[in-house]
Amino acid sequence: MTIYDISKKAGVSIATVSRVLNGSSNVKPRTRKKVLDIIEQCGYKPNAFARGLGLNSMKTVGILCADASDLYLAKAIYYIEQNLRENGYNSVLCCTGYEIPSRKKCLNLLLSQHVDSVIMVGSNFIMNNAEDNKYVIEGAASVPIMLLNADFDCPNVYCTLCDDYKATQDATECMLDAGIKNILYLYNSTTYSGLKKLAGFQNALLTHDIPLRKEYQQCFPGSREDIDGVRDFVDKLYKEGLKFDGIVTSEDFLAIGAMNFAKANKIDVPGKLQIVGYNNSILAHCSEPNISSIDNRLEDMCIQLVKTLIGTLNQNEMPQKTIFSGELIKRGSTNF
Amino acid sequence: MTIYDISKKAGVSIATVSRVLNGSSNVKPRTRKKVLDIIEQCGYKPNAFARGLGLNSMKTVGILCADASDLYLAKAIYYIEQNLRENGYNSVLCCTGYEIPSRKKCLNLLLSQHVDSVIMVGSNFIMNNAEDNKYVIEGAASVPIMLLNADFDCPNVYCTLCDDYKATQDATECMLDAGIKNILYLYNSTTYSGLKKLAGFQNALLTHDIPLRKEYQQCFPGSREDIDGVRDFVDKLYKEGLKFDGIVTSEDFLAIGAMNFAKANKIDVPGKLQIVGYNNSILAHCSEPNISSIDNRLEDMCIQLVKTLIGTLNQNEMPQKTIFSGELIKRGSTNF
DNA sequence: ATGAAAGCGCTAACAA
DNA sequence: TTGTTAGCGCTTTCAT
Repeated sequence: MTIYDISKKAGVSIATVSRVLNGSSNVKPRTRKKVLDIIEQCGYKPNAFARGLGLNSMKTVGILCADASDLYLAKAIYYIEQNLRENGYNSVLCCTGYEIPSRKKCLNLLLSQHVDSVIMVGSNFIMNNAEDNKYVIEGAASVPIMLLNADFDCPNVYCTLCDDYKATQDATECMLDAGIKNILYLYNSTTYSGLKKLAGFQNALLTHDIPLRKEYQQCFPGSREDIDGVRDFVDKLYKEGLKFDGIVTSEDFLAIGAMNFAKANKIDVPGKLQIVGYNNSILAHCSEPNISSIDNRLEDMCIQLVKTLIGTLNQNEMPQKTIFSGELIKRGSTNF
Repeated sequence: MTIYDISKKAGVSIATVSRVLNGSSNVKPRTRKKVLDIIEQCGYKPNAFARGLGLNSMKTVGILCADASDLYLAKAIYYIEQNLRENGYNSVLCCTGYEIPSRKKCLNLLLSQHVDSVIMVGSNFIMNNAEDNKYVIEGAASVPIMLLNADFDCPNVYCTLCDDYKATQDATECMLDAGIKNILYLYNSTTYSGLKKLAGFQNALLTHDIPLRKEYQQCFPGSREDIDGVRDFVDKLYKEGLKFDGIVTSEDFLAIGAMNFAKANKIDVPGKLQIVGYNNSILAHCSEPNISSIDNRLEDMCIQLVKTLIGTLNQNEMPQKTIFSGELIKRGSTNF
C-alpha cells in the first residue's frame, strides 16, 4: 500500500495525498476528507524510509549512554525518550560502555544512521583532556549534540547540567554547621562532574578554615554494583584508624555502602555518623533510616534538554548552557 | 558524498560500488581494492535511508518496555541493546507506561517506522484477557515479536522466559524445610509472570500440606519506587496481629521494604524473620545483611532472545519458546 | 566482471 | 486548488 494506491483510489494525484499527509493547508476540505477516509479505510501508513530519503531526516535522535542499566542513567533515558516522543521524535539507544573508542564507534554508527541529533547522557562523555573530547566536536559538525550533566564549550553543542559544585558545597556546609568535624568524602569518578563535586566539598572546608586532608578524600575504585565493596572499603579505612563522624558521597550507592558499614559495626546513624548521598535515587530509600541525598533535578534537566533540542532543530536560537541547582533532601541519615 | 561520487572517482559504475559495499563476490580484487581505497579516502558512508528504502529494512528493532527506569527492565534493555548491536541491529526504544492504549500506540509507531522486529520487555505486555492481547497478534502479522518474560502462543511470537513458578516454589520449600511455619507472600503484580510466582508459592504450601490462608498472600498496591510504602504496608499487617517468621516476595523492592520494616521494629533477620527477594538486583545488596534473592538469569535470557531473533530474521526455523530456570542466591537474610 | 537502468515511496518545485 | 515530474541514494536485474 503506497501513496500511489491511495491516490488512485481517491482519484487524485499523489501530490494531493502527500499534502493531506503533511497537513498542508492548500487542500480543499472535501478532497482532504475523501483522501483521509481512504487512508483510514486501507490502514495506510507512509513509508518512513522514503520519507527519510526525501527529507533527509527520520525524526530520530540518538541517545548515547555508557550504561542504560545504571540507576541514574536509566531514569534520564526514560525521561528523555518520553519527551522526545511527545515531540514526534524517536529514540535510537546506544550503550557505549566507558571506553573512548567504543564511544566514537557508537557515535559514528548513529551519525551514519542520519539521526537528527545526538544526546550524550552522563558526565562521563567529557574528559579532562582535549584529545579525548575531539569526537564530540567532530560529531557536532554534523548534528547538534546535547550533553546531559556535562559542560563543554563548542559550537552546536548544548549543555544541560546541575551545579554539582554548589550542591556538594552546600551539603558539606550543612554538615559542618551541624558540628561535624571530621568529614570523609567518598567519590568514585573523576569526570567533569565528579571533579566539580570534589571541589565543592573542598571549598566548603576551606570556607570554614578547615585544612584539607588527603586521607579524608577517598576514591572508591570498584563498580556501582559493588555495594559490599563500598562497605568493606569504608570498613578498612575505619579499621586503619581513620576517625570520621560524617560522610559525604558523590553517589547514593556509596552512601548505602557507608550505611551498611555503620550497621555492621553497630555505629549509630545519625547519632554517631551522618551520611549524605547524591542523586536522590531509590537507593536513598533502601536503608533504615533513609539516606539524605542531593537531588539534582534530573527530570527538570531532561525536560529542558529536550526543549532546547527541539528548539534547535526548529532553527530557533537556543541557549548553549542551562544550569539547574541541586537541593539536599533531608532524611534520617542526618541530624540537620 | 554519494555512491555516484565514489563511482566517478573510481572510474567504475555505481553498481560496482554497491557490490563492493555489500561484499558481493563478483568483483575483481583489483577493482574492489580501488573502490575501497576511494571510499576510505573520502570517508564515505552509505545513506541509511536510501538503503532502507531499497531493502525495506534499516536493520533496526523496536524495544517496547513499560518503564526504562525500572531496575530490572533497564538491565534487560542494556543487555538486549548490546547484543543487537553486535549483530548489526540498532535499537529504537519506546517506553510505553503500563496502559494498554499507550502500548498499542507505541507498537504502531514502531511498525510505521518499519522496524524489523519488536521486542517486548517485561511480563506486563501479556494480560490475562484475550482482548487485551490482540495488539500482539496484530503486530505479529507484520514482524516477528519477541517476548521477554512472558508466555503467549501465537505464530510469529517468540517467548524467552524463566520458570518463575518453579523458582518461587523451590524458594518457598527451602523456607518450609528450614522450619519456617508462617510464610507471608508479598507480591505486587498479577501479570502472567506474577501469577506464576504466586502459584509456585501456593503449590509449595500445598505440597507440604499447609492450608492456604488469604491473609498470608498480600498484594502491595504501591509503586516500585515506594519502598517506604512497603515498609509501612508490612508494618500495618504486623501491627494488626499477623504472625510471620518468613517473607517470600515477588520482587526485591518488596524484600527491601520488608527488611526495613524488620529493622524499624528491631526484629532480627534472619534470626526471627527470614526474607527472600526476586530478581537478584542491586537492591539485594542494599541492606545489612544482604538479601537472598532468586536470580532469573536475565542476561542469559536476553542473549538467547537476541539469538532467536537474529535466527528468525535470517529465515531460520527457531524455537517459539525458550525457558530458563531460576536459582536462589542465598545470602544473609535467610538461614538455610 | 562490469555497466545501464528500473525501481523503492515519498517530497517539493513548478506548472496549470 | 491540483497535477506533473524530478529527484533523494541505493539495490538489483538484465545485458554485455
